[in-house]
Amino acid sequence: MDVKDLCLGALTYGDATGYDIKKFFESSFSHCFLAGYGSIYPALAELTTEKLVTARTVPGQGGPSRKIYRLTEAGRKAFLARLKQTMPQHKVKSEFLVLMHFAELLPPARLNTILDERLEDIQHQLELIQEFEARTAAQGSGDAPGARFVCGFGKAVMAAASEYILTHRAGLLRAGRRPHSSNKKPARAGARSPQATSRNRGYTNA
Amino acid sequence: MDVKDLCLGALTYGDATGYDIKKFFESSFSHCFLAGYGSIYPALAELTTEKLVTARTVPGQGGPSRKIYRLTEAGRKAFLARLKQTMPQHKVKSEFLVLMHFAELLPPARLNTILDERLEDIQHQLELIQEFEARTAAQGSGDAPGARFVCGFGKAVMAAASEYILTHRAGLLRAGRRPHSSNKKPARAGARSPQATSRNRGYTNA
DNA sequence: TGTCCCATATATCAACCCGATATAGGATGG
DNA sequence: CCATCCTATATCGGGTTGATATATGGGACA
Repeated sequence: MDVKDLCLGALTYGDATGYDIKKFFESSFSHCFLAGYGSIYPALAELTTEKLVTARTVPGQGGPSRKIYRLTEAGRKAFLARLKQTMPQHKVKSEFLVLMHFAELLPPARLNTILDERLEDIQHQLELIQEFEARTAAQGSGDAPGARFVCGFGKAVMAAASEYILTHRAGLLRAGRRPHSSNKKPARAGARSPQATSRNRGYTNA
Repeated sequence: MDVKDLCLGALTYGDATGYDIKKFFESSFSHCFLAGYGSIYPALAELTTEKLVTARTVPGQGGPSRKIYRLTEAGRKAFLARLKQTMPQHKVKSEFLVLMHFAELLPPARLNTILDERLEDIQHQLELIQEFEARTAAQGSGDAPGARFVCGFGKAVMAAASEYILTHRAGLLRAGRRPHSSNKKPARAGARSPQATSRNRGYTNA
């Protein structure tokens, strides 16, 4: 499941340019999947050589020329096959949570700023989802239970995140700044025997 | 905030090998940040040349030789500086949600399998967090409010995800398999004027 | 007792992704 | 009138992912 597959997926909704596809990702996947131009344009080029999409170039009246991509039948089949094969994963990569893990090392003011920004970002994402829901409802594009499920999922998760931050930020702040001193008891790696017989208790650093 | 910084962070808890560091990530960040050996070993090598960590090689009695890394004072300062500079981001990359978005294209049986696997995975992550909490509590490693916050965050978010799936899976399944037909009304990109004057309504494919 | 698998431990590599940057015309707005 | 933004394509360097190679000790099981 790479960006090529995502592009095929986007094109099941109709022909589009690379730019359109990015906008589509931003509008419906922003809270769970993002791809930049650096991935999309090469993906579309490869898909074209594989005959999974066709491209027609429209000379740009006012602006650069546009390349409009269309899914071929082979492309549609390839996409379906991928959907059936893929064992989907779900990954979170959060510098925010890493920073919070080391909250003790940060001045409370900065902690506050970071938490505020996270809350704002969540709010922004929620608005994006609501816009998407409103748009698809307005255009009466049949019922799209998949899209609705994903929107609901995003809202549920982000509401939980937001609430957690609001109810626990005080506790974090109170703890204040108490750095790990660099010279506490040095219970270091060398202290234990190499390839210790009893495993999995402390990962060297305890 | 790259893997180098993560390694510095891990080493604030004590000396460790690359292998230890990966285990540390898996034990405390598995639900929000992961790094593989392909990132960790190069990171440690670079940190060594930058004198932010030192490495001593312990010839392996039984097993390969181990390289035990230790944070230098410069390393500690560099880490603190990074924590203060970084504008932390929070990203989700979920093939699971992408698949769900196209749920209409999948047979219900497969949908069921995917949802079950997602639930299992969430359960597994929750157990990992609880193990981590139990271990840090048992070792009475002072109070680590940051770590506690992160654990709580993970539990709150995953509980919400789990509950959402349980309460909405029936709705998804009922919708059943009703593929986007490939020849509905062809409201295609070429149909609108290039660089349409009214922007942001439909992203070409409506 | 042999054998198979797992955990420890380091390292590398191709493929891929991310973010920034370049280019360029038209519209918008103070 | 100039700054800024939006449309639109494209590329590049640096970083990450996931798989693979190598080596050995310990435990499970027949």
